Amino acid sequence: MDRQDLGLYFVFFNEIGIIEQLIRALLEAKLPKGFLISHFSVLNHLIRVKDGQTPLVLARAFQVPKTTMTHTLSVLERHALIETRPNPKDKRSKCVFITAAGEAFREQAIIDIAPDLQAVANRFPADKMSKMVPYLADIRQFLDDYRN
Amino acid sequence: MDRQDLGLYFVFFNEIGIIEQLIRALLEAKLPKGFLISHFSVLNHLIRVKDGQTPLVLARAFQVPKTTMTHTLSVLERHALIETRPNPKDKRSKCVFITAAGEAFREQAIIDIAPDLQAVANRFPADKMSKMVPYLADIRQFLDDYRN
DNA sequence: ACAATTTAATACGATATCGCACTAAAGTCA
DNA sequence: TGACTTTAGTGCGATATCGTATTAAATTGT
Repeated sequence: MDRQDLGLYFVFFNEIGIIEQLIRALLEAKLPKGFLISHFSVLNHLIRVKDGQTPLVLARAFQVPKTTMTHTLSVLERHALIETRPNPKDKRSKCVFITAAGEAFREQAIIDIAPDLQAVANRFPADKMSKMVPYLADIRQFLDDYRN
Repeated sequence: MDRQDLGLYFVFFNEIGIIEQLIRALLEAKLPKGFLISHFSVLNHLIRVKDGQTPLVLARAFQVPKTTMTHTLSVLERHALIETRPNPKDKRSKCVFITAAGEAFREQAIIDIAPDLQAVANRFPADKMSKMVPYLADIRQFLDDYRN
């Protein structure tokens, strides 16, 4: 396969990267000062998926190094948006739970972010988006497997 | 539009974010130690698009704050991969040029990165990718306009 | 059972990113 | 032309991200 073909993949990932930067800047502007998407994402995950998971499980879910997750969780805990309890199954580990304040933070963030997502929704119909999502998920899954 | 519909857009941007993290980690592992995709991207832009552009133009092209671009360029200049000259049209400004060493760096990086992109290409045919790219570019363009 | 290996979390250091504020130059407009 | 506003770049400080190394607990293999 020649360079021109690979160029397509380069362009693809370049678009992905720029969209990520733009959406992150857009959404972070709507969060309370000092909070980033990484913080919101963890709170959202604790609600949408399940809380009580360990930091390592969370790190893998978000595909970040575990040191990064340690840091992100420390910020959330400092603001009492999460709390941790010992892991009854592993004394090295601990379990992460969202607090009532954390739930309230997430609810408000969703309210504050909604208008921007709505603007995207108005411009890009759900049916086309819903066709892309599974394909993106495939690529994400492939990359996740590929690195292991 | 209710929350379930916006949920689709949330999932979409979540997939985008994770793919970005994965591909970045993958490609940065192939760059010389201490270099990041942001460095490579600038060098690539100087070749693919044009060099002689100002830092501000580059910052806008990559959708990063100008302070971030200042820092990225300082790293490249410290390694003599780029050089800057005064902007003849604006004494506040300067123009960024890639050096021979910068070109060589980019060439080698492309060679080192190719196998990973090739692996993606083997799994995901070019025709499906080429259908997605224009749509992603539309979304990128919309987000870019939207923030202004 | 116990030595060797693996794993969970974190401390630490290096660098990246970004917002704010500042300086100098350019542009505006009366 | 001179005052005001805008713009280009950077210094600085705060925080995020991530790699390496460390500690303690769990697991493995014999």
